[in-house]
Amino acid sequence: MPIDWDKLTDEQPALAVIPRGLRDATRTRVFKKGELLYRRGQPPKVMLCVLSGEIRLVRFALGGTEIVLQRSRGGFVAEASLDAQTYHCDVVAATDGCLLQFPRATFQSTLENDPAFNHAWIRLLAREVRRLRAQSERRSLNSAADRVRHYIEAEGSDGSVILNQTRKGWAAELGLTHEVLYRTLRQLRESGDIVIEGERFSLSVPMDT
Amino acid sequence: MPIDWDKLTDEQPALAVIPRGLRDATRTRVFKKGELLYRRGQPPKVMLCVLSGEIRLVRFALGGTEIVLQRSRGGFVAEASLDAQTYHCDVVAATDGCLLQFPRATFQSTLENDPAFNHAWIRLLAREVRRLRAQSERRSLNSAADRVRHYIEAEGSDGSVILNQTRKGWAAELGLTHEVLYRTLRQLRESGDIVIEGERFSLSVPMDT
DNA sequence: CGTACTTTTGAATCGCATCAAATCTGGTGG
DNA sequence: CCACCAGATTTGATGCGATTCAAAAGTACG
Repeated sequence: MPIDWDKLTDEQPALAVIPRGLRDATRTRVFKKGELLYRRGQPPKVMLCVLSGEIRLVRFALGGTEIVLQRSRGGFVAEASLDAQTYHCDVVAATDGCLLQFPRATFQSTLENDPAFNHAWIRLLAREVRRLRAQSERRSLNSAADRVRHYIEAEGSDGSVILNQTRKGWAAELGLTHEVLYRTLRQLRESGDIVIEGERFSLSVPMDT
Repeated sequence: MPIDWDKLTDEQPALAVIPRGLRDATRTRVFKKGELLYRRGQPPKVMLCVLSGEIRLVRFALGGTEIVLQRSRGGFVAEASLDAQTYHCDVVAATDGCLLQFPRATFQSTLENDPAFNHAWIRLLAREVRRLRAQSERRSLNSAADRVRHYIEAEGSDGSVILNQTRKGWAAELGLTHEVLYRTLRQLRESGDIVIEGERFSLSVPMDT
């Protein structure tokens, strides 16, 4: 069954940058919770983009402790595998879901021969770096309220952000338990520090008189 | 005074990828603690790479609260500014230091015309994404011991890492206070979970018999 | 209508941050 | 060479806030 790219680019705007030739070489792969998708040490033959569900890049330390290097609930994964000789970790499915597999060689040659795609890919990576740096900075804040404020300021614009996920999901992204997020939101709302209108969260100007 | 690139690439390996033509167009800028280096809203004319000291990308929320989007103590900064129309935040110096300024236009044209540099830049960004994802994942762990173990496994190889910074600096990178890191290291050492030999930290295999 | 999941609140606990202080270290200048 | 100083390292005591466990009400979906 051919891939419906029009529909995909709606859900996953990052995919809009993929040019025709590369699209035609792309395959989907559905996965079941717990499935081991790729194994450490194997040469990476494909580039991944998660469409639904959650996958994790993990390493098992001596003794069997699982170390999660990355979890993805959407978007490209393991961008560095484009140049790696082998996978540096295992890829496992945390839920049922579906992903895209771009043949590595095709991806690389498209990157070399399609200037527009090349540029778009660099921009995509740069944006991801920025997003991750901000997220990392945010997680270094130890107060739940500070993280919420930081999120609104950093991920939104003009001190206001529209949330397009559940609050439980937001809590996970903030590195908080959902209970604490709910409590914090209530306190921030009651103290007048933020205004909540549906899915819109705004930092309010403090009364300075 | 010309820039000593040989010396720089020793300290900052990322700079090795910069080709001749771009190097010649690069200028250094020294800065003092507290200095405002670039202002939000200005069109970015240069690409930055911190050589020494610390700079921060910050936004000021309504009411004057400072939101740190990124702090850099070495390496490229604000990679996304290559494509941005304007800076999305202020750049301020947190300490005295020094940075490199690559003219944006030259950087961009070199990226377009020098395939080797193009490829190296993509690899650099991809690696940074991987590093940041791992760091982000690590900071979502709430236990100090887990973060230490995660760091050793993720940033080292074969369950062993050599630290090339002070422990105080390491604590900051882990998102912990230095006091907690010292305490945690002692506990992990005394319980036999890790082995410390100078600057080498190793996860030890649990006695399973 | 029932089931699964999200949202919301409560109470108890644990661990990190904080404040304080002592020792150790490397580097500077007398 | 030694005195001195700034910063790193190390340990202690205390309090706060996030986690955790528990439970109820709301909501979307088949």
